[in-house]
Parts: sequence; C-alpha cells; structure tokens
Amino acid sequence: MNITTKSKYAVRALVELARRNSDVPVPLMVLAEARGIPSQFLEQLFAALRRAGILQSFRGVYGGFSFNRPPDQVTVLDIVEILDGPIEPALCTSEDACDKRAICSVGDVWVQAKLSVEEVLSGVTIQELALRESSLDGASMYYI
Amino acid sequence: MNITTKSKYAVRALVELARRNSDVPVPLMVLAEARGIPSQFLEQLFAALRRAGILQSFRGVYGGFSFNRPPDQVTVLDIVEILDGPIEPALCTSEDACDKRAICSVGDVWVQAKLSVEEVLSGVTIQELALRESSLDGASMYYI
DNA sequence: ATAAACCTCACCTATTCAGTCAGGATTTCA
DNA sequence: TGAAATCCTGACTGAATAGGTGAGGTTTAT
Repeated sequence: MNITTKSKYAVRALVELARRNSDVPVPLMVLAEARGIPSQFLEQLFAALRRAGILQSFRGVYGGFSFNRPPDQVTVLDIVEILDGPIEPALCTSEDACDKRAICSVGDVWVQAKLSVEEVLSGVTIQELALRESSLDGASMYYI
Repeated sequence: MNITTKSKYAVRALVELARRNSDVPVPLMVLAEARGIPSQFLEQLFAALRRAGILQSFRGVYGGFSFNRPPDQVTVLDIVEILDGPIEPALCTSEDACDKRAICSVGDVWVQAKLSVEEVLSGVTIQELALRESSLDGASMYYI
C-alpha cells in the first residue's frame, strides 16, 4: 500500500484547518477551495478522519469541521494510516505474508524501510506543519 | 510509485544468484524454482537488470545469468529504482509536481520520507543479504 | 420553509499490478 | 545438421487500486 493523494490532500486540508480560528468549525468547502482539492473527494477523507476521532463535525448552517484531537497531537503518520492503511513497502513486513521466513533474510530490508518511513512521519505533527507555513508567509512578506 | 513484487522477486533471485558459484552462469529457471518465482515474470525483471548493467546473460545451452557488477556493489535501492522507478511517496517530491511550493510546506515531509527510505535501501547490498542468509543456514544447522 | 452544511453509498474511468502467452534468436552438443 | 537449452521480446489479460463523480438524504440556523 502506497501513500496516495488521499493522505496528501488530507494533510494539506488539515494544515489549512489548523491555521484558522479553532473556535468555530470551518466548512469543508472552504478548506477544499483554499487548497485546490476536489470537495467531494475531501468529504470522503474527512468522514474517515471523523470516524477515526481526529476531527469533529457539525451539521447545518454554520457547520463544518474542527479538530477533535489537538493538531499538535496528530501526526502525519496517523493520517496516512487512517486513509491509506499501514505502510507496507513490499509485504514480508507483516507476519505471515512471507512463507520463507526461515531461509530468507530479505524481508528485514523492507521492514527497515517501513520503520524508517514511520519514524519520519510520526515525527511531524499537523501543528508543526501549520507553524512552518506561517513562518514561510512571514518571510515572504519581506519581499513584497 | 510503490515498491512492488518486482523488486521483491528480483532481490530474492539476486541473492540466490550471489550465493552460487559465480564462475558459471546460472539459468534463470534454476533461480526461479529455488525461490518460488514465476519464471516468465522473472525473465522480464532480469532483462531489465541486464539492460541496466547489473547482470550479464549468456544464451544457449549452459547459458544463464551472472553478475556484471559485483554483488557487493549492487544495492537494494539500485534494484528498486530500476524495476519500480524512483521512490516518490506522494509526489511533491519531484520538482514541478506541486504548484504550491511557495505556500505549502507539506511537501518537505514526503521528501524526508523518501530520503529516509533511500538511505535504508542504499545501505544494503545483495552481497550482504547473501551473507546474512548463509549465516542463517549455518545457525540452523546446530538445531538439526 | 429554506439554505447551508454534513452524510452515505453507489458508480465510474484510467492506470497499475502481476503475471501469461506466443513466438523468435542464439548457442552447445550429439 | 538437428535438437535441446537457454535467453529475448512484445502483446495481452484479469484483477485490483487510484482518483474521483453523482444522486440523494439528514441535520440545523434563520
């Protein structure tokens, strides 16, 4: 299972959400347009994130989405695993996928790759990404 | 682009090849059967590896494959890149794939993940994997 | 009642994955 | 020379996944 545009879109939208006033829910349409994401596609992703406990949603007028778990406690790995499933570079990484365990040491390589990706992605939170963007914006202001 | 069974099969077959006498070429059929790989599928993979300069081939009776580059100079990353293409966890990793560079810092995360995988896979050679297997075999002999 | 939002689930098209098939070219040996 | 063993090539295929779209329903504020 790869990292697909699902995770990519979702992370972008979540960063957008994190940068806004967290007191009021933000309509999905606003996030989708701000980041150039097909809104009906994003609906699927946010529905999954809500079920997973990352987001909360409010229906009706003045409805929208907000974080259920604070964005500094949501890692990129969380999002990837919810939307794209566990990272498995080549199978052999899960227990019984390979029948040649005893005679084949190749699987270790893929496991190492998996762990390495997980370490990177679990080390970055949505909050951090939002802050990085803010500092980018700030920097670019000097050039305007 | 993910890491698919192509790389997985190819690495296994190459390890098998590395463990055999390198003086004579080994028929693909032998490697395929030793590792449970569909032989016609492996043919495609080995053809690509030959074109890429990893293997050399000999036709006819007593033909087969042998390494063109010594197996301690062939990394797992080499194989993956030849057969499955460059590792790109979510695009944004290549230059112009993302039009939001200036305002989006999310791409950095995927780049980090990519680099991290590349580091792991480029740190392991076919020779090393072959040696690991030999030591596994040796160890298991104590229990027979 | 109406409009703004979320919710659900089915559907769809293109691409990729994991092979298979058919036949051809080259080399060795009898 | 002919047969056998091996590599070589390109087309094809069935299944799954990726990346959405569409149609309609439910909840809520005004």
